[in-house]
Amino acid sequence: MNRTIRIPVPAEFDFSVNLDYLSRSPDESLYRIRDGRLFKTIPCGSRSPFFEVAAEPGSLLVLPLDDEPWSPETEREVVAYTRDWFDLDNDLSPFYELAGRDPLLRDVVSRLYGLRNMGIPDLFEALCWGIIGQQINLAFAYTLKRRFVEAFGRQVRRGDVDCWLFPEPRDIAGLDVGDIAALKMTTKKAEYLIGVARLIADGELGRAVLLEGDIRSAEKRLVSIRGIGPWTANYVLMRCLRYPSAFPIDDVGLHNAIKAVLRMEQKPTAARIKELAVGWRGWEAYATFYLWRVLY
DNA sequence: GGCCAGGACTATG
DNA sequence: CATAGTCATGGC
Repeated sequence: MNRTIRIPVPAEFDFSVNLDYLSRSPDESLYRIRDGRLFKTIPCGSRSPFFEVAAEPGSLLVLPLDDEPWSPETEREVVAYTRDWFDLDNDLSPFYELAGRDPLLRDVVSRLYGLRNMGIPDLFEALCWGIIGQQINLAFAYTLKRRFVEAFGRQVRRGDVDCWLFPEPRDIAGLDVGDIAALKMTTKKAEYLIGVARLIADGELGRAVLLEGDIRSAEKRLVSIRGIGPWTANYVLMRCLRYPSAFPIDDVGLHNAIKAVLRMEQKPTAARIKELAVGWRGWEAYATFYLWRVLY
């Protein structure tokens, strides 16, 4: 019988605030939230362990929902995924210290204390989500992601709960552009998705390789890929590769969040944003993630 | 009904 | 290097 796994969490952690973030779209199908309970499955070899993530003071709990026992390997992978998903290995105290002195961040951070930069541990998923989200509103982006996942991914059910597994690169690499454009994405995005899938499926791109150097070399590599510009590269550096200094500075959502917090008439210029972000050095990703929550 | 959205590519000066 | 046009659909 599978046991409950207990993962210690840092002091700067509030499960309910993170759950609120995860609840932001009804079109999310890669995990489910039912009656305040979080359900998830991940690919693990040929298996797809299904589990609930819950919380008690000082810990996250992983509750396996499979009848067959998890191997030690499966247990390790699920725990590693959950740690990464909730960004538990980052010490946020320096961020909170600087944010408390920052007029733009102070109120947001105190209101969302304990929010982590919820990650997208899978590189292909992170890249696809970035590409899909380019230049469209977030609600539509979720619609497109759902269509993409439910067209090419795999559904896993346990009892009355289901989750979808994100499509594997090999599932996408062989598609025709029209197969994806039929979901009402632009032809270019369909090309980009297939291109990225091929790179990963062929072993020319992977998370481990990107993490070999520093953030600059990873950014350079990502931007060299067709369809990945500075915004998408930094989005992936932030949500997948976990660099707290990644900064999607071109992000329209960030611009609108700054505009709202400072009650500006118009969106801030690039120069103004750079000024405002001087004090965030090293924590730009967290500043951005918190500011996003002002709007979404 | 019009503006804009968690951009990137391409062509042009 | 900087700017403008293009993609294309949907949310609000």
